[in-house]
Amino acid sequence: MGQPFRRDRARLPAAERRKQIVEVTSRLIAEYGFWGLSMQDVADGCGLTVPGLLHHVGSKEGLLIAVLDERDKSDMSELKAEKLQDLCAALVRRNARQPEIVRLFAVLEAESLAPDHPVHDYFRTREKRAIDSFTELAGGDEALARQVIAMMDGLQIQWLRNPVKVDLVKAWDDAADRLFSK
Amino acid sequence: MGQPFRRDRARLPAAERRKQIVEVTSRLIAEYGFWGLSMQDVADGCGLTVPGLLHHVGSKEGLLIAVLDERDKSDMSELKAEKLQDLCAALVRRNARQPEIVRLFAVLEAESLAPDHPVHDYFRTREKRAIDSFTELAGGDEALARQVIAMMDGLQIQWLRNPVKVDLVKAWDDAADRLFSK
DNA sequence: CCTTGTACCTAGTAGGCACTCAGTAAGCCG
DNA sequence: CGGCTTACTGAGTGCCTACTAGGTACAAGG
Repeated sequence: MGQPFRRDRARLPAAERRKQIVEVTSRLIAEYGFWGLSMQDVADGCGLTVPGLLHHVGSKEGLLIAVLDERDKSDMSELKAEKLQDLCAALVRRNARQPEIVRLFAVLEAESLAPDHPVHDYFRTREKRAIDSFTELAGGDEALARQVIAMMDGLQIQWLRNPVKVDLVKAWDDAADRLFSK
Repeated sequence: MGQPFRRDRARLPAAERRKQIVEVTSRLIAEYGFWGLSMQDVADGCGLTVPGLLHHVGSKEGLLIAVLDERDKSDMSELKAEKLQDLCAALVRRNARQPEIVRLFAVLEAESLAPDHPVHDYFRTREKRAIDSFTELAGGDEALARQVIAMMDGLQIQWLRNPVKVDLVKAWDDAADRLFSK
């Protein structure tokens, strides 16, 4: 009984499928936020049915966590520097090449300000980690660390809204001149 | 036929009801974003049915526009200053007293980065207006204007995420010292 | 060849979504 | 009192939501 089972879809190994799912989801969250994200759209984007998608991530929240985990993993080992100024310069230059991911984080960062958003805590600890390491590189000046992060976040938003007019790297280098001039 | 018509709800004049709707909607958008906002929740928050709500705003998008219009109106005439530094100080001090509204704009600003978000254009022109007037006050230094706005936006996010630890006014005054030191 | 694991399916559930229609009653003007 | 406007209602439409139950077919290992 029931319709014949469809066999025209690709059957991928779990790791590969997961990677695809993360990629598609990132794009959609950047577009609609987590509350506006629909499992159906993610499934469609992967050429799957919704239950097929749920087989991999378990639930909508599991999907979100998969995305952030993946991102953190690839992030961790990529950036190292000894001077705060150099770290920022590298960070900004990398981000300038990945507008989609920057937008994903910008949207999620704002949305998750609400205390009961599923990744509210994730973003709090993420910020704390960033502040701590920046403060250390700034010789203990936490105020400067916070200003640097605020400036990067703010310029990124302006860049995302107007990529033609705003050159992220140049805008940051200008800002860094002022911030680090002393 | 049908249930007896309920007469236990307040019947408000349109202007008053509209004001209430805007207030409730602002709070909910700050919490869930526009894509996560539901007409049902807004109606509940006002003690109305959904069609009752639609009678006033027409559609979900009309609701959003009502919110932004209202805000702009009350904003326009409130702030005037001759030096950029003074304007920022006043702005930050007022915002520090309205975390809900600041969060509404933070969420909407990020969400509306997507080009087909219903208020994408609104936020682009809003930013342009801000940049232009800040640039003028900065003696034509647009880079500085952008940095000032970026810093304010960024610090506001940190403050909203951690209102206990971050004192917005103090954080801004520190930042202003550095930005305007020259 | 046969078994086991697993990637993915169809079908269905219970509820939520924005929005429409047609009607009702409250408030104001004469 | 009568008539008009309008704030608001209940009922309903068609579609979308996340998620579940149970089954199917492919692939690898014994």
